[in-house]
Amino acid sequence: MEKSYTPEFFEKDIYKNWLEKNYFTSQPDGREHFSVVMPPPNVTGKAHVGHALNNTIQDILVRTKRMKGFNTLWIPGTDHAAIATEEVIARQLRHDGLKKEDIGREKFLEMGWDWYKKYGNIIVDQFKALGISCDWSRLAFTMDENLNKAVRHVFCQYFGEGLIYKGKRVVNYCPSCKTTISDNENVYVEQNTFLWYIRYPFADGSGYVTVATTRPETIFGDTAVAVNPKDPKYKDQIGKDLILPLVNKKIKLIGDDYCEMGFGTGAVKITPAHDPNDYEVGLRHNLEVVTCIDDEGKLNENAGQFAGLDRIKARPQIEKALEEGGYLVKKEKYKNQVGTCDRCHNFTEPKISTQWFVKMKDLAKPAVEAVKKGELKFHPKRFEKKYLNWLENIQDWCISRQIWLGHRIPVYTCSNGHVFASEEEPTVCPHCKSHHLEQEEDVLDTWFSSALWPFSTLGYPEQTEDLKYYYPTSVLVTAYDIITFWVSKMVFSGLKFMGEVPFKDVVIHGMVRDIKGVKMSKHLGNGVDPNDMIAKYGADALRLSLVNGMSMGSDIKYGEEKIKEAKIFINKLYNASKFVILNLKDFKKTDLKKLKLKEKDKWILNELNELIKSVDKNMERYALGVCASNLIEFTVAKFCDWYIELAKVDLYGEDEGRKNVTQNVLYYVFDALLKLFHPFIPFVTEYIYQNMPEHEETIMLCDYPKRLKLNTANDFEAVISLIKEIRNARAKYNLPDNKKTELLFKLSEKDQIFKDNLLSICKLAFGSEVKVVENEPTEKCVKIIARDSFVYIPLGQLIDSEKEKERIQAEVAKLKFEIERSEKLLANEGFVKKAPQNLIENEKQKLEKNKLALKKILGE
RNA sequence: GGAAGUUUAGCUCAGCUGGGAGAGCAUCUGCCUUACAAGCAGAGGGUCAUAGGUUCGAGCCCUAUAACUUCCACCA
Repeated sequence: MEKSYTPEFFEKDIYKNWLEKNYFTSQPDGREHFSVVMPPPNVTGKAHVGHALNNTIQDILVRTKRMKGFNTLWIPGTDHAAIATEEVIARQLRHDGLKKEDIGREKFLEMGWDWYKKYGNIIVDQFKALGISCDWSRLAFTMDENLNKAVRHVFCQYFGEGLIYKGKRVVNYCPSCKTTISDNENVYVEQNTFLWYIRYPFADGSGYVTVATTRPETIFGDTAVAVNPKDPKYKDQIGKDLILPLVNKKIKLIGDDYCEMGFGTGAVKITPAHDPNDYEVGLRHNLEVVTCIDDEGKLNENAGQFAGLDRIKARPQIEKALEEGGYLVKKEKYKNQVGTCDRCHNFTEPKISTQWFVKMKDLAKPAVEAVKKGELKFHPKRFEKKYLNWLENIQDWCISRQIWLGHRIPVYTCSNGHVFASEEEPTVCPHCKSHHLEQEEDVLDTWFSSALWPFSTLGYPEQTEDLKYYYPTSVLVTAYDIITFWVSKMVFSGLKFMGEVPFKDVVIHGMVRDIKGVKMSKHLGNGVDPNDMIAKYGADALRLSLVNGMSMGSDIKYGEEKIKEAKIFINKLYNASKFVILNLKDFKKTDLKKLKLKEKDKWILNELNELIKSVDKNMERYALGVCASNLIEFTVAKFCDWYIELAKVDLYGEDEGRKNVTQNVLYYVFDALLKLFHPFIPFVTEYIYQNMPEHEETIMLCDYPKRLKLNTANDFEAVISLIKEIRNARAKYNLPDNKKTELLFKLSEKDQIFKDNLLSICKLAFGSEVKVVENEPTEKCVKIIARDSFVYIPLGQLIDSEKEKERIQAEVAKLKFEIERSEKLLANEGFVKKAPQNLIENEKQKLEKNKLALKKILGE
């Protein structure tokens, strides 16, 4: 083994070996299954820390279950990320001075596929470096042939049931990406802008109505001005004609509740083509829909002299024209929320267009029920609310996107106008046998295919063995930001097409932020690149740093410091392993039940039992952060600080029997510790495990440690606290650790535990030698009272009686305080009546113990 | 406007169904002790945001308040 922890020496080889041995693959068998589908990252992307966190959590769950004997399947995959990829390809073309229309759809798609083939594996390789144990032989892609089949099958079923329809809606449109985006992808950003107050004169010359707007450029699409019908200010004017400034056409003043009384000027301009609310108003009042902004985000011919200008850039000119026409009343500074595109961050436009929709009401209902009935549980539970709230207020799902990459909508129109959907590529119209077929131009929202992920990756629509065995999957791990985007869609799709919920548990984790709590972004350059971190500190350190102390569902503030810390800890574990392995060279493995265990052995075994109990419990509730910190705590504060040090006494001693017992306990505890740690830090545990004297082919298929069925009750804490007291007393006298002193013991027969551990106490408390004395020594000593016994540290001249007095007085004060506290508590009627028995007993014992100690200390 | 979360040591955060406040980092002191100086031993440091309440007992439960964060909706 290397002198210190150097992950770069073994991580790659270990992973290669795991892959070669097919440890990650799974086939249906008679065992209980544990299956997980990986949230597919965008193929366009590079792995970021969020992915690292997400996959680390999944891997911990999967590895634990695998060791516990489940038939474990974890399916990896990637998403085709149509809009992002389309943009990448379009950029390439632009670079060559071309537009996508220049090369045509077919050629464009070819370029897309070339791109996927060339770059699609980058993120997969990055994931592999993390050490995750998914079944790569099943790597799925949302545009794989069988997944395409699933998409078409599902689409046609919806279509056949009349759940899919084409309709006009105001949708969010990104003039830069040139496509419709969903409400979720439309991000509102606060903008400092203005509120323009514009006068709309009545056609009959009887005054005017002033409206306030943040979007003066949409004036060319106005087809009415609305006021509240109850508003006394305008009530009598409703129905009259107004002159639309700059356009000089007549529009009506209408009354509609949408316009709130008392807000702004009390009147609002209505632009049905460019505002969703206005569109609704338009429908109610049968208003004309006039579009004035085109797909490029430019004003169109309806804007007269302003045609061709960018809608935002045209504002000053429009303002000027309004002013010159005497229409502008005033302009005020105003803070406003403006929609931007989640992907390209440009302003989006509400746009009226023809889109395909899925009717959601009936689909959402079972998905709500499933959670309410507890068929599907969120961890932590509070995220249920977010999910339910969204589904209960759901709008129909706009599934069409005006791009080329992705799943093209399988709807065809024949030359005779018959419209039909088809799972297979049709050659003939089923209604009229016409051969002239036109397929829809639009493609499906990428979430349409990822909604089917838990069953499409298992072979759906074929009724495969995999599907029967692994579905429903066991758990889905994802960040809270896509509960509505994705989780909800998988749930209703699973219920609809499989008749069962797609997973039993949804484990939600938070977002990884930078150390100051700011969201990581390319733009700010505050991201932590997991690949760099793996190169620098190893995958195990990255993994451990992400989950240690994490509480599920909350964001984590994260920085390189944390990975450094994790690496330092792993180094500690590594060094402990060196000690263990070095001292197990000549060891004979024996069943612990057959060995004569001493108190210290029982103590560490008992601590191990407690650790296993806690890890089991917390793993069950997905509290991985607690598990990790418990494991670390045990390793450092129990195993290294105490047991290893205690073991040295016996390992380097003369007693061969004791040595053998110690070796066996060391082996047993460390072996269990490695296995408990393996899901968290798989590489280093495998590496160490392979160097252990007795081992199997791989740690990852070993049985997960169970609690040892052995009476491990012990009294060893007494020794530990005595050692601590001696160390403490030494420190008070400023004795450097390298200055060893004699330790004199005046032992009571009752304290066999001290007698049995004299050498351990000597070694750990910086003693030069131990002597058992009958009487209190005559020389000057520091005296320590431990139960019924005394320990003296002869310090001769160093003893300062003032200081010693102080030390004893502090001790007395402490004991008195404790005694008073216990007495008070026990005198409290309420406590004695209502507190649990064991607590009361405990308190009584403590009181007795402290009283005795005080008596001793004062008596001396 | 609606909802959720957070508030515990100088910093980053743990703290399970209520039963004497914890870790890591940082600080101070001492030590190269043959697993580990990426270390060891010791120490200092907290009215658990504030105010009430329930309880024998509250960091934890209830109510209000404040600050911060996030999500949803988008009133021009």
